[in-house]
Amino acid sequence: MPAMTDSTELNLQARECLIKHGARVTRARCAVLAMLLASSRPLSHHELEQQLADICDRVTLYRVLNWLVTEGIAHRVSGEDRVWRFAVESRADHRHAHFHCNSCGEVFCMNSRVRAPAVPRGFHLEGVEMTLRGLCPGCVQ
Amino acid sequence: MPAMTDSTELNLQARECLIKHGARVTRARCAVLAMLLASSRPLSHHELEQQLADICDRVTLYRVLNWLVTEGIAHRVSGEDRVWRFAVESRADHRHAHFHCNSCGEVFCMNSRVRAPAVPRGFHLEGVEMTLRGLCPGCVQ
DNA sequence: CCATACTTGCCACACAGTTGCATTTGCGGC
DNA sequence: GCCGCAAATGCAACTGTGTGGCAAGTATGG
Repeated sequence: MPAMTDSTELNLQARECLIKHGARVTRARCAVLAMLLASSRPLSHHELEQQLADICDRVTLYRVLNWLVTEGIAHRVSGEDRVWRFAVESRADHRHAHFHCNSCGEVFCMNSRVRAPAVPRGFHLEGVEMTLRGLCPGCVQ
Repeated sequence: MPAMTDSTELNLQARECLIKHGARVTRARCAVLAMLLASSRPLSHHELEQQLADICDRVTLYRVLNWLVTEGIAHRVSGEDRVWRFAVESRADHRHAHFHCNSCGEVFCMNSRVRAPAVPRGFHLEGVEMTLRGLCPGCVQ
């Protein structure tokens, strides 16, 4: 049995997801979605661009990513470094914390659910986002 | 008795703070620090620039702000809009949540303390940041 | 296979923040 | 009060991240 991370397998999964959303199946969308599905952590535009340089150009990548977010297929994490990172939505509950490594700069999804605190009178709370900072396993050594 | 927010009062407070840190007292630093002291919420570079246009230029403002952060006088909040906002450190415990208004885009400091959740084995946690999103009192109407 | 509407590629642009370097200025010592 | 020097500033040009316009290409229903 082939590994779950087999690229053909992921491409099929990506195609299926696109069709389910009634969207056109294009090379760029398949490649981006497959790459997100293959990753265990949110990927930055830059990381995706490196890998997909010969599949599509910079601007298309931005458009595909924004499209995935508006369709609810992926979600966006805004890091301290003013860079957006993207991860597939289904992987976990949207309301989870993100861990930002102070050394390598990477971002990881945490499993722990984030509970919203009380807000002062007058504020209308709609969502919560929690960012943890420190060192990732790779940088702790 | 004059109001606490009197600009001369704040300028003196700013000067005192700078001297305490063994730093040179310059027009730019006084003005920036006084403006941060006068504000109840974190201010963006843009907001500061508008007010201080005739005091110092854009680049100096960036340098002063970064200096305030490295000296531990101010701290930096990175919003969803990829803009850094600055607030004086002493105003509250560093570990508090920030409220980001989805309508006007402003950021407010919350009083509630943020408690760090458990992290998976291998991760070394150093800090926590929590961003709440929704509507601020002014935008709720 | 065709028509058409959706995608893509390329260009230039907008915005946030940084770097290099010459000029100015705060501050300690006289 | 004046001097000298290191620190701070102003200006111009640059980097990095993301967007908008428009013509060319392509996935999909018929």
